[in-house]
Amino acid sequence: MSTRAEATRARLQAAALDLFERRGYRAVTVEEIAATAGVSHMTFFRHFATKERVLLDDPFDPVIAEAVAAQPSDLPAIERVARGMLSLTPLLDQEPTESTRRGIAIAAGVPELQAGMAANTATTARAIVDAAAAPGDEAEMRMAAAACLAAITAALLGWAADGPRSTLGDLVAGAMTAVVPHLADAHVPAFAGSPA
Amino acid sequence: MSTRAEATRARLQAAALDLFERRGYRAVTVEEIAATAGVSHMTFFRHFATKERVLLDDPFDPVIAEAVAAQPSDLPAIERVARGMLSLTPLLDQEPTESTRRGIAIAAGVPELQAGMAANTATTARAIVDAAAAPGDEAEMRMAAAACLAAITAALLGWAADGPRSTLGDLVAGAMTAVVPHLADAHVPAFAGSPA
DNA sequence: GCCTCAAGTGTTAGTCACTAACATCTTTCG
DNA sequence: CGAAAGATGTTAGTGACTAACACTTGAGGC
Repeated sequence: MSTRAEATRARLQAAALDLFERRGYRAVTVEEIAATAGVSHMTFFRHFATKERVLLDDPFDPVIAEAVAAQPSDLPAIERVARGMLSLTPLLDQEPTESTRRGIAIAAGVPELQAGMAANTATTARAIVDAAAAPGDEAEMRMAAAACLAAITAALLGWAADGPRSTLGDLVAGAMTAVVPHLADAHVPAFAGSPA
Repeated sequence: MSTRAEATRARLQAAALDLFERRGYRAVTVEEIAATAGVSHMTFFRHFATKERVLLDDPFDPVIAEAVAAQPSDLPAIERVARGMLSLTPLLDQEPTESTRRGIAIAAGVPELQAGMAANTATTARAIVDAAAAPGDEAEMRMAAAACLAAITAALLGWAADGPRSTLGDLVAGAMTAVVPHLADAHVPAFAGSPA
């Protein structure tokens, strides 16, 4: 909880983002990032398990899982997931979009980082299954979650490359429409969330 | 083209699969794999760009892309992709399933390898877009392809873990039904392919 | 059979991500 | 203030991967 650790972590992330943009992900060593942030490489690895993780940090899983669980349980799994994502689009439009976008833009050019993004979605998919799958439907929910998240990831990569032509929310909505076309005509109420 | 290179490559794959099963992916070094196959580590890297790739080698992309392109072009992208996959299930049931399954079973327990599988699907998705997307619909096709392939990957990982309770074809069919539920009632003709 | 060229492979010496063990410093709190 | 707990530093590794260059083995022309 200490503030000091959080500050170090933030300095490392900022330094990494900066160096990656300037010289490319591969050309930057962990040593350099650590030095720029004024710490040793060991401190870097205490905050981030791998070089990738300094860029791909995503704390959204619990909200997503809740939003999916809140959908009507008589719908097919794929539709529950897609509607859950759609219900989050209003929230997404309030995000600190810029640094997120810089990170994704870097990842868009580096295969290993795209693989890392995909690995993130595996974690998210697990969270969705745990929170929203009916007993016996885990397999279907797992596939549905993987499908929707992959579509969103694909959309994100295009978004970062093309520049911010649309908001994050619109992007996610577009991805869900690509997976479940008839959702284009549906009205999905915004997710309110539960009091923390 | 030379037979010698192919033999070395095959020996490396066999040695790797064997060692991975016995002692775990992480505990096996490239040096060991190379030594077991009777070559140096440099030869290993000439045949496989990374340690992962000795396990995750998949030459199916062109067939998949063709099968999707063969679907009626007035359908939504997601449905063209799903039907394309379904049309391949008869072919899949004739595959040398066993070594494939061993590889996936190993990958199922190693996060980095799952990320590698996801990276493979990115390549496949590109092939699908190139072969089957109508001009202007690239984005939608990219998301649809990512979604379907992710569902299949999720299914494969479960398959390898649970043991071969069903055939590869049934597995893919189940994944496509999870993504596009109404396809359960559709008849999709088998893909014939084009003469090589 | 011999020569040649090219493909396949080996050797060596490096870089860098990542880990383990232990020492040191800083903050917190009694 | 003093001590425990948390954050960071130092050092010495391992192992994936690369670059440069030398060597071997095989197929085709003479």
